[in-house]
Amino acid sequence: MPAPLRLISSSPSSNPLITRLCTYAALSPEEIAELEAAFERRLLFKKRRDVILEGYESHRLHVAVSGFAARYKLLANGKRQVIGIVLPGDIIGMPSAFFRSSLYSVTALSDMTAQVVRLDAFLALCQRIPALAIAMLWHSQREIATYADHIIDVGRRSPLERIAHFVLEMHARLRAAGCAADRSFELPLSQEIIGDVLGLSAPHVNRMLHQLKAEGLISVDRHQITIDDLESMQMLAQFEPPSPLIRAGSSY
Amino acid sequence: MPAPLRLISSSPSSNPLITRLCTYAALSPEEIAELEAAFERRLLFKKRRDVILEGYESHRLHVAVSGFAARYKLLANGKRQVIGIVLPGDIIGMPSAFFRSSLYSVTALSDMTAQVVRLDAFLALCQRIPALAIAMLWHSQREIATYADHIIDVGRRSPLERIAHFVLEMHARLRAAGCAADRSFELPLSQEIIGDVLGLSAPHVNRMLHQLKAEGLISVDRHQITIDDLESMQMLAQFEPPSPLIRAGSSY
DNA sequence: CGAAATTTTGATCACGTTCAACTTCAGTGG
DNA sequence: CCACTGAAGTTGAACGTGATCAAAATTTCG
Repeated sequence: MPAPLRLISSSPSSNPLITRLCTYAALSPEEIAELEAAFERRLLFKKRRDVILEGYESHRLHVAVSGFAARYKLLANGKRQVIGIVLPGDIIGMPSAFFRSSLYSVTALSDMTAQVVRLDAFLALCQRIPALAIAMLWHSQREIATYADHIIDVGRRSPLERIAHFVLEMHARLRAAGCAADRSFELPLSQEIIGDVLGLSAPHVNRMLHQLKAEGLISVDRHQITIDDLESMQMLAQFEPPSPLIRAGSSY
Repeated sequence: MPAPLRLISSSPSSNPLITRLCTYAALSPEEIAELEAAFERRLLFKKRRDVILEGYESHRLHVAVSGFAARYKLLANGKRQVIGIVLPGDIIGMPSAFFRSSLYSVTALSDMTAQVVRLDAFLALCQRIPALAIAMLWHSQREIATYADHIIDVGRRSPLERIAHFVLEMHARLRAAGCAADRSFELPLSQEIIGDVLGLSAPHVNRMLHQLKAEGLISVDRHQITIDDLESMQMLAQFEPPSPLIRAGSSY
């Protein structure tokens, strides 16, 4: 079992969501303290445990602190589509917690820890701290952009391009979360899960992964991925590193 | 050319976004007035005109008032993926306006009108009116759920299911915007565009559309679509009508 | 060490793309 | 008002891709 991911750099908070929100809007130390206090407890989810089940009510926000999870939906024909991979700093119950019943399920792909806050308590805080509400709005925009890229991936990229794009996206997001090195990172996902992310069959994921290796673009050892030829990968995947958000209050 | 869509029901505002935000959080008449005043002018975009171009800066929010648009991205291989269809009440520059440069392009699919507000002015309002910020947060969650459904569509549904799901989704959203009748609505999209939404080729969209007609599920006249067998359509598409959002302040 | 999950490999085949031609429709200018 | 032009819809044939299924090899974990 992989060692749990940890934040590397020093941060304004031990809660990776708070760290991230601070990059979106200016939060005072008191506001940060108040926000930290709102989180109730830290939970541990074992690998393969469901964190959220579609159809059930759960009006809590779980913030992933370490580990991986997948947000997914099961279809009647037995197929499964993964909506997205949840990484440290991501909000697990987004968007499900905002709806009467959960829209999608979330399952832990590795052991993972999460911090929890009730949605109503969190929204009350947003009400009192405008900067928090605005930071969350920004956070949502990032999320939307991630989803949009996923649509492009699945809709119009070739299987090889999809895999390349997925690897680069995971790397970029993990790096932003302080959980990846310059050109290598740990990705404990089965090929079956990757297939369900990208709308491919597991055997085909296997083949495409081998092709990327054969062409010298990446190498894989255990679940440690190294990007050997970043430029070719970006070219192949048409990958654009995430554009910076405008900063609230900056002049533009 | 189709008559422009108009809101049918009486609304708290002539701006369909404001109408929608009022369903997400309680806004006082004064706050609504203030919000309305923030919008600068009303623009007309002719069919086939680009509203936003990928890569360019545009830190304004355009709210669609009438007409249709498509948010899309062009890939190097010449393919195009439509991220989503913009309907009245939708925010055109979302998420692009929040980034340094636009992530995607938006083009008008019919003549359309839009109201404009500068992002900084809008965010300043969010700062002063917490309920507005929270309403926008809720709006974002809906958007995320829409994107998620799109991922499922393209990733794991058969072409026939995709089309059926798309038709039902357009109907539901148009209906929520007051732009559709009980079981019929106008959808002025070419089959090529629908293909680019769903990751299919235009000829195949044509075939699947014919199959839906042949099986008596829908009928099409001009660009007027009628859902003849709602139940079978929902069964086929695994369509779930949008779950209600929790109301801010409601007990749960 | 044994059981379960995952990766790998191969063969077959259906599905949906591609490309091209033709038809129909809509919008425009003469 | 009609003729013209470009856009959109329709059809068919051929091809290639990626799914499917199954089995074996390998790894992981209890």
